[in-house]
Amino acid sequence: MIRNECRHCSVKSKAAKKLKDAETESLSFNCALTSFKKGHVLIKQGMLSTNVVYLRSGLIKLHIEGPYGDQIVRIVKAPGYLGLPTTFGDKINQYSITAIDEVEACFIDITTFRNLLYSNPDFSYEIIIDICRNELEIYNRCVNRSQKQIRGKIADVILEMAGPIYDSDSFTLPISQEEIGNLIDSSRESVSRILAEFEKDKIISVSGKKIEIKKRESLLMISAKG
Amino acid sequence: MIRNECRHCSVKSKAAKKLKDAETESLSFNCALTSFKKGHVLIKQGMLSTNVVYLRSGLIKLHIEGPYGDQIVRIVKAPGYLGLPTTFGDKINQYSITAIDEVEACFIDITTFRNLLYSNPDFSYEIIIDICRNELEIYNRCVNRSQKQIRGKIADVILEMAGPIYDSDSFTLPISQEEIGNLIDSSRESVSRILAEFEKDKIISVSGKKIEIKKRESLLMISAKG
DNA sequence: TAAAAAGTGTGATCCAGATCACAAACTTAC
DNA sequence: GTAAGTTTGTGATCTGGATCACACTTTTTA
Repeated sequence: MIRNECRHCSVKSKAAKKLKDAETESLSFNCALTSFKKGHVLIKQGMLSTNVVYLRSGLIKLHIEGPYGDQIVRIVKAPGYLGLPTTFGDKINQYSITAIDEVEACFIDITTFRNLLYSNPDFSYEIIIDICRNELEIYNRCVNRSQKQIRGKIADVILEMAGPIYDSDSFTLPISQEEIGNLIDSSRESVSRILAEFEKDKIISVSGKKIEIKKRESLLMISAKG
Repeated sequence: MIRNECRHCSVKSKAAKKLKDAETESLSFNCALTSFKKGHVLIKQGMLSTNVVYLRSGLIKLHIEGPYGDQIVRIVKAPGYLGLPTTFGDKINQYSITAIDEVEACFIDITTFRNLLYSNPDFSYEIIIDICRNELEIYNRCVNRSQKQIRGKIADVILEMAGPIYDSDSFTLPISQEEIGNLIDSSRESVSRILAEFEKDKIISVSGKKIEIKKRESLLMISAKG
C-alpha cells in the first residue's frame, strides 16, 4: 500500500522555500505516503489519536455521529492537514474522516508536528491561515444550511462539486444521495426528488452517479434565492 | 471611553512568561483598552478591517447577514481574539461582531499582530490551539442545530448560559428571544412558547429576562433526547 | 412622563419536508 | 450468474414549527 517515502511532504509553499536556512534540521522528517481507497477511515471519532494527517491528494468527508445519526460536516479536497484539533485538546477525535475517493495521505506524529510548528514560523503562519479559512467556510455553510431550502442547498452542492472540487461541469458524485442528505440536513428521498426535478427542468442531466450541468445560471439563481 | 493603556495585553499565559527573553522587543506594543456598551459593533460585516480585536472581558455575538436575515453563529465569552480570518484573507469582514454585554477590548493592528505571530512561537501555538477549539465547537453546534428540535436546542442555550457563560443557575439573558431564534434557527414565537412550556413544567423560572434553572436534570434530558 | 419603538404571549392556519411503504435498479460477493 | 445487500424512485400521509394576526408589556427616546 505504501507508495513512496515523502520527505518534508508537509512543508509546502513559503515554508518550503526556507528549507535551506538554519531551521532545515528541525523540519526534516520522513513519513510514509500511503494510498487508501474509498471508504477508508483515516480518523475515527471517539478514538485516541497521536497523528496529524496530511492529505496529499483525493477527497474526504469530515463527519460526526450526532444524537440522530451521522452528519457530514464538510467535504475537504487535498491538499491540507486534517485532525489538528486532536493534536492539542484531549486527543480523542471529535469527528471521523473518511476517504470518499482514492486518497493519498501520510500520518505525522503529533510531537513531530508540534516541533515543526515551534521551529518554523512560516509553517505556523500557513497553518493559521488554513484554519481561519476553514472557519469562514464553516460559518457560511452553517448559515446556508439553515437559511436555504432544499433546492438551494442541492444547487450549492452541485456547484461546489463542479467548481472547487472537480473543476468540470461534468463529474461523478463521490457520495450517495443519502450522504448528500446528511451533508445538507435533509432526507434521502428529498434529495432524489429534487435531483429528478432539476433533470426534468433540463438544469442538469443525470445518469447514475454522473451529473452534468446544463444550465449553470439556473443553479446560481436557485442557490441565490434561498 | 478609554480606560487605560494595555501593554502586552494580548500576550498571556505561556507566551507572557517568555517576555523576559530575547524576543521581548518584538512582543512589545501598546494598545488602548476601551470599554464598549451593549450593542456596540466591534467588527462589521462587509467592511475593510485592519485590526484584530482582543476581547478582554464581556460577551459578544458573532453574526452573519444571510440571504434571509441575520443569523447568530455563536456567542463568545472573553478572553480571546476576534476577527482573525480577516487578518489573512481578503480583509473584508465576512461577519459582524457585536457586544451583547458591557465589553472591554483593544484593537491590534494587523501588522503588529503578524509580527507577534512570527516572532513568538508560543504565541502562534496558543492561537492555533484557540482556533482549533473554535473549530470543534462550531462543528458540534452545526450538528446540534440540525439534528435537535427546538426544545433540545433551547435547553442547550439555557445550559450554556448557566454553565460556560455565567457560571450560575440564575442569570439574565443577554439577548432577546428573537436573537435566541437566530442562534438556534427558529422563530421568535417558538422560543417564547418553549420557554413558557419549560416554566409551566417548573424546569425553569422566568421573570422578564431573568432565568433560573430549577431542574437541571430535566434540561439535560431534553437536550440529550434531541 | 408621554409617545414611539422594541420585545413578548398566544391562538389559528399553513406548508416544506420528514417519514412510511414499496418497487425497481444497481453492486457485491460467493 | 444468482442471491443478498445497497442505493434509488415515487406516491401517500403526517407533523414540527413557520407564519400571520393582534393584544399586551417593557424599554427607549425626546
